[in-house]
Amino acid sequence: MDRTGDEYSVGNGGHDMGPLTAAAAIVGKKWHPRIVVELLRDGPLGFNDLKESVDGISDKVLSESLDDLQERDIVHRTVIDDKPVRVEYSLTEWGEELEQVVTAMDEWGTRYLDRTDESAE
Amino acid sequence: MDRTGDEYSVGNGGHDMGPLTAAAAIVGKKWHPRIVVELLRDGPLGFNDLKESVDGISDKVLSESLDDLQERDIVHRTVIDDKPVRVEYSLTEWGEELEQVVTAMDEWGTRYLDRTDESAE
DNA sequence: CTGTATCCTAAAGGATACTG
DNA sequence: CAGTATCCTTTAGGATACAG
Repeated sequence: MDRTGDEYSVGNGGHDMGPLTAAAAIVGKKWHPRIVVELLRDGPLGFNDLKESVDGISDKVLSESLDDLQERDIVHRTVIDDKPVRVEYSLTEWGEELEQVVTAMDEWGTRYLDRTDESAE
Repeated sequence: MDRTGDEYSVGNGGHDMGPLTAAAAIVGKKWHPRIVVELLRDGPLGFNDLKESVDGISDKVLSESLDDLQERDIVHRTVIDDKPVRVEYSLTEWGEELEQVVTAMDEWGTRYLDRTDESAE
């Protein structure tokens, strides 16, 4: 099937689960892109290190976010059996490939926030 | 304090409104990327044409989405004073520049949904 | 044709306390 | 160190009806 002109593959006819929606479900959560970015930058991180890096997220929300990201095959969880137990979170291949998306978002966001700088309000 | 690897400008210290969050606030809404994509593809569109294109969205949600996108300077609304009144929605420059983001999202999403292909349908 | 007005449900996120 | 358990508030989104 040729997709001429359907570059975005959203011309679906009846259901609403296209690529864009799939990506939005991940990258649109408030903390998800932040988590992905930190894992891209600082490699595997433990729970608390990640929490420090993300800065502002609560235990509960980080925990839930990580669960969600694991279910979606974005993040991998490795238990390292020391005493006390350590855990390492890292990106799966799909997580790694999100770099292009979060980079595009970050670049756009930087320009956008800068546009006349209303932050001075 | 060295910020090695602060490429993503998210190492903020206290508030949580970085570029990523700004982008996520737009592109993470269920219908926003869809709307942007349709406007990128089919140029200015009227309310009902847009509704047809997006396919599945309700009046209320489309209306609210467009309000939000206008406030965020992504979409421009032009009233064309015919009888009956027509309205054209188009992208602002910031809306246009979102193309890189939605394209990255769509490409990633396509690969992702394809990874074992659960949507053979 | 271009929306508003209600009403309702589900999901996201935050605060705080507690546990293996 | 790595989470759970509650409880609560806000927001997104859907259904349906009505209006300029």
